[in-house]
Amino acid sequence: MSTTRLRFAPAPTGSLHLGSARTALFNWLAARGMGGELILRIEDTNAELTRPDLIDNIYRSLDWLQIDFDGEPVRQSERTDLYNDAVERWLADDLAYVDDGAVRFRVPSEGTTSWDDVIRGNVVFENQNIEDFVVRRADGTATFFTANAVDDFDLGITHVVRGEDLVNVTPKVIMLREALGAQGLPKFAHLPLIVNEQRKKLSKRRDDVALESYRDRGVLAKAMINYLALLGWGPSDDIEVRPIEEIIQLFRLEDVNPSAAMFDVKKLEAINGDYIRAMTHEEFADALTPWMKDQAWNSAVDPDQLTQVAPLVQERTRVLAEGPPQLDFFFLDAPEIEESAWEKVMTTAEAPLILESAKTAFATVDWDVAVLHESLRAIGESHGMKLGKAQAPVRVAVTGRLVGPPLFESIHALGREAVLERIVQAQNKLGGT
RNA sequence: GCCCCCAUCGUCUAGCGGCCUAGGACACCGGCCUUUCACGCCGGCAGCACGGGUUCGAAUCCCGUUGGGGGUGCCA
Repeated sequence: MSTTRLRFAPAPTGSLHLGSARTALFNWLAARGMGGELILRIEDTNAELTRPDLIDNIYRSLDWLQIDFDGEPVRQSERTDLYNDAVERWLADDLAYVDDGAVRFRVPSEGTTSWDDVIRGNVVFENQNIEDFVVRRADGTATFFTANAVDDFDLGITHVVRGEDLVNVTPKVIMLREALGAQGLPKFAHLPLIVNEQRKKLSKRRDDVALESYRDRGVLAKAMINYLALLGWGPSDDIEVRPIEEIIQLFRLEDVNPSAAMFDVKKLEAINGDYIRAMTHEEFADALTPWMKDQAWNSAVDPDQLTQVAPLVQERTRVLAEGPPQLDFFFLDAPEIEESAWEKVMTTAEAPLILESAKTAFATVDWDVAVLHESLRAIGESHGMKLGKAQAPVRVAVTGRLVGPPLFESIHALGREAVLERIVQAQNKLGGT
């Protein structure tokens, strides 16, 4: 019995495409679920695709997603002899012929070529609709069809899991396989396309398809993997957000949906939010650290201080890039006052009174979250205001904004001196207008 | 044009002939909680494209229509 073996075969055309990532994932899920092997095969049959940086990008992205492979990667650019031999044999057997320097494979004008697709069922092509296709370019290099057919056969691939956009090349590859003397076919599973809002295949030009652009925005690898698994597949128990180990258990190629799936960033981010909330405070602070660099503040962010305040925004963060903007007032010498927020709460008759009372109270009160809380609540009450209303001027004075992390925890973390200073600054600004 | 594929709420999906007056999630809309926002909780809106069959019975099977999409390179 031959071993179950799958392969992920990307062409290194730049940063890993979301669609490729999903294909890699489904191959990986299927391989791991069946206890089979997964090979990474770089399809760099084209000279400009052999650039090391392009290939590194694939490794980095796959590594980030924690999709692992068995054995060393196979580079098609290093197997040209194999392809040449195959072409020469076809030529010798008159299965192919030279045309303008290139070599074309003879496609029978009658009959059909078909396979039983794991996801789509029986797919049939009339041979008469398939033209004689090029298997070796005039420059001597093998085309995709040749490399693909030779390698899948030579590598003993048992399951070919790839995008639906490759359905139409499958009959050609099947013909080449037969010409190679292979008996039987691997199982083919053509995955549904990932499409955009316009229901068009995600394209590099129109859409944000680079996996790394999501990583750079603070999407967690685990969340990305979890979301991607849901594009074309779903667990029958309706539990969508779950550990990858469980997904491997549940995943079956036969259950993959044949219809195209739209990439929904909102849902991706919702799931990412779930993963962020599931982190410990320490993990979250650590994860946020890279995003804290290169921000407006001059001095470097103190790790201890970050660990202290990061939890305040953890459940308010869907992607890590949203972290720094919510935390900026902790690390700025003076908060950046948002004009609209100022206009909204500082121009009321009560604002100056609240600020003055708060200044007085905060100057002597025990520096404790609960005490601070009660203190401002009482001040508000004395002016006939609920805390929700009374906290607004203080929040704007201290944080510069109308919304943000819990006020009293923030005030506490900032320290008495800085808070008083900010209230005075707000009073000065108020007095000056 | 030709070839191929697809069709369940706005979106992703569960469903694989009776359990479906179609379930979940995201989004959206209410409400509760509440120091803002968020989280959480409760509730709501919303779907089997259409037409024929097959069957005692169809979202589930078959055919057609319509509508989407993919491919059509000496790219992969």
